[in-house]
Amino acid sequence: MPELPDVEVFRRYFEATSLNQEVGKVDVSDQRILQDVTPGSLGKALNGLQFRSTRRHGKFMFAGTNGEPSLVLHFGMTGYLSYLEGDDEPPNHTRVLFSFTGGQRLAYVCQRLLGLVTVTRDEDGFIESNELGPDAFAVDRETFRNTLSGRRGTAKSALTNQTVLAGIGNIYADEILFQSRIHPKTQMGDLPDQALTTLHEQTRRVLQAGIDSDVDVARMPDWFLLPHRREEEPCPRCGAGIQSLKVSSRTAYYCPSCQPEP
DNA sequence: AGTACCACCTGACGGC
DNA sequence: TGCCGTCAGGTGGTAC
Repeated sequence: MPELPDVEVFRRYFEATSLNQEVGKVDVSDQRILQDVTPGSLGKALNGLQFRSTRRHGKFMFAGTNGEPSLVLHFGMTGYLSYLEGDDEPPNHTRVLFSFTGGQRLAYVCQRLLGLVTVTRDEDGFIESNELGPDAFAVDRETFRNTLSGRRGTAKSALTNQTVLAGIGNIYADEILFQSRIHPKTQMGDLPDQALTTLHEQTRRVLQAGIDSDVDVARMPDWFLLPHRREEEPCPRCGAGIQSLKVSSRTAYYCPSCQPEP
């Protein structure tokens, strides 16, 4: 379930493994993962180049090169990266394999094919044309308040809407609402002004904690709801039974005691 | 503008 | 054992 913290961890992984090596070959084993490129044009665009920098916006990752195009990665629900050395076998469901001339390889793996791989010559333009809102982790308090205030739907649907804020998915939206003590069905417009500040603070705190734990459930802080996303599991704050309900046709987990109905 | 629902996609799981 | 429906959830399209 790659959301912002997951993608940030992938970005750091890419940064730590795959910069400054010449791309020698790009193998696409399932072209349904490609968007607006063919296996041939992807290879042609990247061949002979080196990745030089990385950037994340919401759930998208960019890898800039020493040439014109940047690689664009989205991980859907099941995507991840795996850097291979020596005889390492690419994992199952490797969809794109970048081979560097030194022999190392980077596998883009995506079991359910809900992610995408492409290239762009204009990262900002790519973000704009995908109508992504400000990055949920980088956004400052004023911008956060301005983009969320005056919205009409539920708090949860606002948080998960990528055109409002980029990066928050189903699971982290639940976490942020839990930490903010806001019921997922609360109408955005019913929130007092102070609650937007709280939401911003908790968004930063939760995303930071997710990144710091390396998105490893076992390493998440004990105040996190995320490891307890199950009906009747005790709330980490008050011990009450966690409940679930459908909000905009997604399952929302929440604590009925900490997050009272609006 | 917001919501509801479907489709994409694969694999795990429970029921029979 | 195996078949089937359901669910997981990010995104995009469409209808309301």
